[in-house]
Amino acid sequence: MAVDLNTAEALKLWHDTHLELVRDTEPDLSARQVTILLTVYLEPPPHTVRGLAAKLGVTKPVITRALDSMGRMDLVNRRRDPQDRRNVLVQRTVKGSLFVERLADTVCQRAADLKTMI
Amino acid sequence: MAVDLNTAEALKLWHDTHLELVRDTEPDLSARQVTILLTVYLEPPPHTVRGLAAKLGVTKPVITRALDSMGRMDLVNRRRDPQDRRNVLVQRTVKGSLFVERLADTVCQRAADLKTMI
DNA sequence: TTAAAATGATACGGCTCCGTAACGACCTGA
DNA sequence: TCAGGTCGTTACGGAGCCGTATCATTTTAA
Repeated sequence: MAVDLNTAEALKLWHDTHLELVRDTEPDLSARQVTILLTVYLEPPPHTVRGLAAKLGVTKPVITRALDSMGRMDLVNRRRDPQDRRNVLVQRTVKGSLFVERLADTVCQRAADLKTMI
Repeated sequence: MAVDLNTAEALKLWHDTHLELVRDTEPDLSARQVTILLTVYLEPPPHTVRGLAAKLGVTKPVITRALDSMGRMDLVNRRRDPQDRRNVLVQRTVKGSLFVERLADTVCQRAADLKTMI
């Protein structure tokens, strides 16, 4: 487990992974959507609209709309917080887990391919 | 120079870098725009609209529009091919080089930070 | 010379997202 | 109880991108 990217490798990894995502995924998520999705799947709950907005440095409607669209894709779920019904808790889904898993595979594979660079 | 990402590291790198891009860049580029930009800056010229469209698996208007918007940001330039005036050659710019350099720094830094994961 | 092919740009209607401002629902504390 | 604060959502006009179809320009080949 070693991570030591030089400039050329970092750019090639970024390029190659993006290329594969553009070619394969339908449709591609925006940078904001990716950030929200991975935050929900990587960091411990609870995840609220307000918390995500603060973390990303964007306004609340941005989060609401991103959750709308990713909810339509079944990548995340929303649920009222029973403790404080003002809050909305963002939850993971099976489809979202698979999507994140596939993304990880793509990044890992492209990183591994860097080894074969001449 | 070693690249060996496991699943958790790959996702954290993808998340952390996207988070920094979302917070810092104004505005963020789409996945297609990133792919086009890095293709132009990483692979040897010439770069044509048709060639980029084929590489990304998208239609030509997608490339034209992406070059329009990135041209407005001074990240790339367009120039007619004097050899075959049907072609348009996509060229690099100073501002684009700086942008790509900064992106590489971000990815490298986030990758280096993975080492400090517990 | 001229018909056909190739290239990139444009037109069009539709969809998504943007930021600001307002809104309803809910909670808290005096 | 109820005024004020906190939540997330919605409304609005504007901007950008989408895919398909078409266009003008240029090259190629018969």
